[in-house]
Amino acid sequence: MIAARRKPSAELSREVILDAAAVRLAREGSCGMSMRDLAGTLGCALSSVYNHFPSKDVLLQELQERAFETLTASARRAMEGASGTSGRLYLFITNHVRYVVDHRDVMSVLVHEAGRLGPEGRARVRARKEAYFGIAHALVAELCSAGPDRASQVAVERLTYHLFGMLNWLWGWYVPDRHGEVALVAGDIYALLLARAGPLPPAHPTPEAP
Amino acid sequence: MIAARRKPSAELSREVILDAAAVRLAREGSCGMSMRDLAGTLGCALSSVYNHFPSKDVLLQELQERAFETLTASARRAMEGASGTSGRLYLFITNHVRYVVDHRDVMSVLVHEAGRLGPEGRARVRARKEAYFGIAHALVAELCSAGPDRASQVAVERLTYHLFGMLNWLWGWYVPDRHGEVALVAGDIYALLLARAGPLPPAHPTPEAP
DNA sequence: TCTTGTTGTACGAGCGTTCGTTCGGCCAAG
DNA sequence: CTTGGCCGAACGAACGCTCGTACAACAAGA
Repeated sequence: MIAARRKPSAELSREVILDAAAVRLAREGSCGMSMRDLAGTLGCALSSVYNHFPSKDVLLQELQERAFETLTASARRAMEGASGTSGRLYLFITNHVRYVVDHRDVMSVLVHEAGRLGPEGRARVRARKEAYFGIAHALVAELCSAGPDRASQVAVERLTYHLFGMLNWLWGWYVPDRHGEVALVAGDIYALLLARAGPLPPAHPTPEAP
Repeated sequence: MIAARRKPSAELSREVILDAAAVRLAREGSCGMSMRDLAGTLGCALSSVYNHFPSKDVLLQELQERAFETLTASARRAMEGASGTSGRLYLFITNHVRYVVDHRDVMSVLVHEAGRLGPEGRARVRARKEAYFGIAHALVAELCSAGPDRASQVAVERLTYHLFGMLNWLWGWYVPDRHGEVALVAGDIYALLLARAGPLPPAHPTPEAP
């Protein structure tokens, strides 16, 4: 009698919950977001969230897993557009930059809450992350035509980490309207990497003597 | 009679508390570290911590303020060793890399908990951060001999952000024993930047057509 | 030298609040 | 009538923080 308590339009689902969780997590951190706040954002009861996820940890873990899978899949799809190594790298970078712009909240969670999981969840997420990292690593290695010696291997690894440093830092500052469109930023990072990536490693550069 | 409850060797001070807090904060995040845990780590009572800091927020804020002041001061001191722009940039980078190695915990806090403050504390920390950012920004601008036009300005800003992306990402992966000593990594980043930084901006590089 | 008052730091106990999670019942769709 | 999704209510635990107190160190007056 007292009107319908059920909201027929709600359509509560795992996807909807994950999307809302990403927003709150990005804004307040994994420990700052309470399950009550999340339920409030969703306009449903606290226990309804627990009908779809058995715990907060699982929710956080699934969010990260999906993000890395989406990222990996979209990267592979994007790279089909080019055959050469440098072209594929450019498309990889562009895809990542676009992902940061389109899913800033998720990206923030990926950067901040990586280690806030149990050992089992962390392992699952890490596997996805390494798969994604591996794509870029292989491209950089090809681009540097790195030898099998340890020095070259480590140099390539460092270069790949630097690439991800630039890419992952974007969430903290990049605003397309202020800093230029996606293609511009992607071009920046691509150019930085390409200018450096020749036969590696050149002698360690010591600038003009102190 | 019941023996001395006071620990004469404890010497609880703000410095000691901040150091311990950095370790816990890096491991568990600002919301994961409880004041009780911190007191436990210090081997003192919870209320004793509150004798030195009025609140958790103030503690977190002071930790970040001190970190940026230390970072800025050590950068200025390090850069006195060179006169040219590129030499100063190299020393700036080296100083930052060394700081990450020596104060990994603090660095982790700086990256993760930047936005977890009240509006007033955030403003104070931001001011310090911008002072530090400004040093690198000026160096990059000089190095690029950037013109006053908006396109150049934005390009320099992007380049500076990319520099900090590489530098700040270090905390997550860099292990000197595995990836080479500080001078090697600093040389990497320096070379990446220098190879790119000429008269800016060169035409946007579109790699071989898709 | 002894006493006395003040100050700074440490302490245990406990305040009110919020956390993640659970549970039993209700209601509409099948 | 069954069932799956949703709800309000409540659990114990942990949270940030405060309170009144206790003890050492020091300075001044006697």
